[in-house]
Amino acid sequence: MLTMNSSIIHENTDGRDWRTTNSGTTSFISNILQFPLDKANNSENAEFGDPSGSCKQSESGEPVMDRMHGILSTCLPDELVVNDSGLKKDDKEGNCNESNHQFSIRRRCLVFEKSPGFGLHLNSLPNIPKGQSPLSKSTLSSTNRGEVPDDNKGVVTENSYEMPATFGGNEADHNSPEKKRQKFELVEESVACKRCNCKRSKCLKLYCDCFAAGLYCIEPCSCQDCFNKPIHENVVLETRRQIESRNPLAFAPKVIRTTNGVSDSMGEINKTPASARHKRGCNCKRSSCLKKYCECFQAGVGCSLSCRCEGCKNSFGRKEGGCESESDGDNLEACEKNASEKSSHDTVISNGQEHPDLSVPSPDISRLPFAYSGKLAAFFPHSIKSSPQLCGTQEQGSSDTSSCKPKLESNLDGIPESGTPEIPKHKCFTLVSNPTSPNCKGVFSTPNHDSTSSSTKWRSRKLILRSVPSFPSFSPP
DNA sequence: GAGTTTGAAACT
DNA sequence: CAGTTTCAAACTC
Repeated sequence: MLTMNSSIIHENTDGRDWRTTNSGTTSFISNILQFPLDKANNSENAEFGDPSGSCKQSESGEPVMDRMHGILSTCLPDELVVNDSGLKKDDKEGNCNESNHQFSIRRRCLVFEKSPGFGLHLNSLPNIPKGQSPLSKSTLSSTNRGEVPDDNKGVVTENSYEMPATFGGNEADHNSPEKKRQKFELVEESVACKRCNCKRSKCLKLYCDCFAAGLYCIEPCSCQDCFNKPIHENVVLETRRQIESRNPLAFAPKVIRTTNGVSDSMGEINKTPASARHKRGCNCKRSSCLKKYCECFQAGVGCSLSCRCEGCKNSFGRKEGGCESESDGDNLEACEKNASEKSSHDTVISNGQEHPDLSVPSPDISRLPFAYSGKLAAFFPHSIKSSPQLCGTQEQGSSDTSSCKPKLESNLDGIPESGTPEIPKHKCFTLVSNPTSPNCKGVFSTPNHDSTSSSTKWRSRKLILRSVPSFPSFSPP
């Protein structure tokens, strides 16, 4: 996801197709992330080890590294902010703020070379601190400013990246540029950072959300003895290799979307808006798949036959049946609660099915499949509903609102329709204007934060889809 | 904020 | 592959 987003952004920014510089055969990481490394090799010192470099101080006098650190803290999306012009020109010409900023952002991601499964995923996003929706605002605003949206959150379909779903929501609100802007900002902000709290894993295991997401830990993290930092890059990479040696897909997206909205390949009744499913399935015993302990639930996807859960009541879709058909009080309650609390979950977007406008040259699914997702979804409690992205295509003509409204929509009624969605303060917001925020170093700086026309946004989305790299198919053989 | 619960990840 | 342990997030109080 990230990969593609990066590409998108790039194109969106420069008007060029990033892919033109990529073979398209390499993973996102190798393409995007590797680049930073390669380039970084030359500037590595300058960035991490050479404090003597120019542009060390920000306007506020804060050491650039600190500031960079904050920037790095942002999620992949930021990282993906790839701008050739920035790299080629800025680095040379001393546009420190810009180039460093972008570079730093990229560095924020771990460079996971050619991992079979691909590299970063925000699966992570798993945690993106709660609130991040896949492509949420970040998709729009980020793309607008040439940054890559945070994919983690999103779910990638076999042949495309899925946009966040818009759950419910007043059409009028969605159509209101101002409201859309506000919502997007919120989402983007929430996507900005993800904080872990690891104490014993050194942030070098998948227990660590940052590590699992392919991100370096940053200040907002409360981890202890953290090795998941650029200065320990070698350790991080080595650890990752080890993990991947055990499980090549360890860093692959956990949630994938199936193209069939009615029933997925697993055969279960699919109640999930975009037919997304957890790749491996959960193994819940006591949570009934109604709490975030459940990865499926957390990702906002229904359980599938691949799940080994017991007493599944996943409000997004149970192995057998879904909450909609349930009159069960507990289940309904769970649905509502879930929907209102976090359902922002996966913002799953479909690749043209729900949004024909977004249709992208659809590659052979059997060859390009890959789903990218992440817990991110769980962090965008409001993104779904507040984000107009899902229905973005509608803005361009489609009037079929129902098509972009997940069945869970009804469960989202509790979410404020107008105004800025409430997002827990503890959740890290992007500091668009204040990168040095104490709580959230991750900055989603948005130089050109103007809310461009929806057409531009969607154009970006198309680019994203097109840019989706080939990932191993998670689809069942 | 501390303690408990939970299930994924890691280990054996 | 199954059972157990470790871990950190989610949750409860």
